Amino acid sequence: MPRPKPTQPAASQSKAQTPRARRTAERRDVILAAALDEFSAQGFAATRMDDVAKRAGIAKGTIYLYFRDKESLFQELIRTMLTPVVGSIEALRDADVPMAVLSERMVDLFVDEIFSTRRRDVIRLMLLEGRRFPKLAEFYYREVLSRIFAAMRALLTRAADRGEAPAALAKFPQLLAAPGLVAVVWSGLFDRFEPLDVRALMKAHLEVLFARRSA
Amino acid sequence: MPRPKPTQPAASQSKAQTPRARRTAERRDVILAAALDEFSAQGFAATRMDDVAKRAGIAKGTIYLYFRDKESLFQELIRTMLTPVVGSIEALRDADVPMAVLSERMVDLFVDEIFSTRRRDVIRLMLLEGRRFPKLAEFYYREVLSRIFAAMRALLTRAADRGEAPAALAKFPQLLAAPGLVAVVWSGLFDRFEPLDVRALMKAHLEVLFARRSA
Amino acid sequence: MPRPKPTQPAASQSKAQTPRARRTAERRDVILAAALDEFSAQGFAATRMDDVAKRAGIAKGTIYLYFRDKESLFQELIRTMLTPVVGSIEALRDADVPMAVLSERMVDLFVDEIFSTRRRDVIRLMLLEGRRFPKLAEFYYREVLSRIFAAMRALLTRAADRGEAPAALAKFPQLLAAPGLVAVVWSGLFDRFEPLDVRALMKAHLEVLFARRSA
Amino acid sequence: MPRPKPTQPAASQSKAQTPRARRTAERRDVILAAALDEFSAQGFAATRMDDVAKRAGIAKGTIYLYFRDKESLFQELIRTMLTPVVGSIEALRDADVPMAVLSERMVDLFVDEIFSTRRRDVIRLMLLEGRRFPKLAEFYYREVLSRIFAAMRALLTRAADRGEAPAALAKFPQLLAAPGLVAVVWSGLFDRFEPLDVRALMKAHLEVLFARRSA
DNA sequence: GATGAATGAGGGTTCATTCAT
DNA sequence: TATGAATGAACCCTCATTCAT
Repeated sequence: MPRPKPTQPAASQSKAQTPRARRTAERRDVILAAALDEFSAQGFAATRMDDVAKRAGIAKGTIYLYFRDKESLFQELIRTMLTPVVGSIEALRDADVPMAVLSERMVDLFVDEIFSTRRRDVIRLMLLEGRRFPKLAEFYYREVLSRIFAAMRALLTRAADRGEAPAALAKFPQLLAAPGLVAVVWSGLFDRFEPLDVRALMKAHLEVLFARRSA
Repeated sequence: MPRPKPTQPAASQSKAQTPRARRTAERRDVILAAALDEFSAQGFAATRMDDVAKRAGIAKGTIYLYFRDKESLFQELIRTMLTPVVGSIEALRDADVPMAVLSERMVDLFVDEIFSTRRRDVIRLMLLEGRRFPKLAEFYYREVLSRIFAAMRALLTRAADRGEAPAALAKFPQLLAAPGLVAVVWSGLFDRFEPLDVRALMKAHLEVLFARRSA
Repeated sequence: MPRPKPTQPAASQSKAQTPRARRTAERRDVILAAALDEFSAQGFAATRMDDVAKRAGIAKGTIYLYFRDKESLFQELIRTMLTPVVGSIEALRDADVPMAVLSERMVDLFVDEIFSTRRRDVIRLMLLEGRRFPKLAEFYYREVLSRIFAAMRALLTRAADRGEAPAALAKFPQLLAAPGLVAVVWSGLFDRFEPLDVRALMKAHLEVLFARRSA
Repeated sequence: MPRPKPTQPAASQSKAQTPRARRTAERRDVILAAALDEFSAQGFAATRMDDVAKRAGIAKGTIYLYFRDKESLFQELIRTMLTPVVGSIEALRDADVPMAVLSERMVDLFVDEIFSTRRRDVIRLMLLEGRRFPKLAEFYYREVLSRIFAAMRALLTRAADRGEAPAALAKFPQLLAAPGLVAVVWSGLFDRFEPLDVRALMKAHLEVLFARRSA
């Protein structure tokens, strides 16, 4: 499956590839990984294609065989890495367990599948650079956020009905996600001044949210 | 009273100035305002000094009479606009009122003095560019965040002692501030897809946090 | 005697001035002195009018009341300082003394009236920057060099006739002046590596030139 | 054999190069030649990289593939062109011939290998800009001048011992070189007013210096 | 006259992108 | 495909000169 024009995302995990296709997909991934490193460290504007190439161990021109331009590289990076998370969260919604258990799973999901992976950096990039990439913001909203929030709403509504969660949460699922955002941002900027125990933060948050209330 | 070296912030609100000094301070403010507009819209790297000048209605070279370089302009912009907030929050801490009242004041403070002002944009800028301006991040942490969090901790500890707040909050004041961060980020990226009623969000958050708990 | 247009050289030593005129002439001299310092240290292109002003202790704009522009300042500086030397050399020519005595006077003239004065710097400037100021080079050739060389030729012809000097010197008075040029250039560039005893150099030179020859 | 960092001089005359390397070396030389033209005509500060590029027939950015910056280009130009001369002069010293012959060779060496080549311009540049490039002046003194003077001293001491030269010359080799300096400076400034027969000048100079003396 | 804030053309340098090999 | 030399538009900053005070 040759890539005639280097534009749309390429699933690097497609099965049954020719050796050629596998090599191509691998290269692509190497470039994306290098791009993530550089974009994360420098931001979009300050990242030089030269540096991405160097980090990927290839020539500068080669990047342009895989991605149309710098912007395209950036956008595909975000797309490629963010889509998969949604499934896990929707799975959470479908599990029928008490809030106490769910809550724990949420923490694990966030910490293990996002915060301690490169996804954390991708999310930070998205949040911070998104403004200048409206298409990207839209994609992110449509394909990621709105689906995550829909799942959360379903889950929280059910919990509220059972008296396991305050009703306000179903209206503002952002409140559930807020500390995750804090963690992501904090880790980029302030960790060196004051490290943040993210798992404890998340736990504390969920405990407060889902504590049993009087009346 | 000439400004010998265009480096340190100039109090633009000093009283009893000579006409010359007033004009100078005004110019400075005009430039800062223009810079905020441009930096907010384009980010640091993508902003052109030319555009800042044009927006300020002055010649490009003039900026350099007031700020050493682009970076300096950027950093002073952040400093100038963020420092004043701290006082308001510390004032909150010193007011001895029940949590219900305090909670309302917090919402008002955030919405009226931050979210609906240019400060919202400055905070977003800070988050966006902080990584590449470690000095700035440090300044922000030291002069703003840590002081705000200290005030919050004091306030929340007192409240916890009175049973008006969960103890976890005093440990993680970030949890109190988290929806503010959400609001700032959301307003830049997703408002056009799904507007967010920030005041309602904040209120809901504080209600959940400070709801009376059973045992 | 007000200076209506700041163009032509102003004799700062004119007599019987009004106080106003004196002040004007003084200012002019201060500027010229400052200009000499800066041009000598940085060269024409790298010297900033700002620095000249600062060194002169006046405002930048003031320079333009006395000199049309930077180039004009430079050229008048050279003109003002070089013209006076010619007279001394022509006086040498008219003195009827044996070569041994003349030779000593030449050394003194060069060392005392040129090399150890600011004129050394002016000459260096002239030689080095002259290429880009053809008018100036012409002036210097016409008003200074050609007259000095004419005087030297006369003097050397007479000496040759008396057998006190080699005939070649009258043809190439440059040979007589050459070590002066060396001294001027050396003092700007290499003195810190290897100081040059200029008086000894000049003496040695003249001794070699005017040594008694065998047949 | 890629040029990893465009900093140190590249021997453009190395043999047995790959075609790529040859092309690279050629380009480098083309740029240096263009730079020499421009720097000679305008001086360092007034020369625009644009013009160097245009004269070299390449794009402006290309220069920066071969030289770190304008200053580096300038300095390497000087270094590249002046270093080779030293050898020739040291060779003179080692030739054991009578002063009359040596004297003629000196004239030829200066006229043919310096004065009528681009080196004349490089020396003029060195003199002109040396003050603002102390490193360059030091290099020139250490690598060129001091070695030339050492060779001259050896040669002149030997000649003096044989009675073929005045002893003063060994002490001040500058006296031997002085007319060379005159020629270089004169050719830039005054040739159009009064052409100078440089070969004749040099010959006359050496004749005077090495004439047989009485006593 | 004197000031120095303001101007804006000019130039060094960077870097995304292209293209000959 | 892969390379990396080459391109040239873009942008920050400087500084000679002007002009309102």
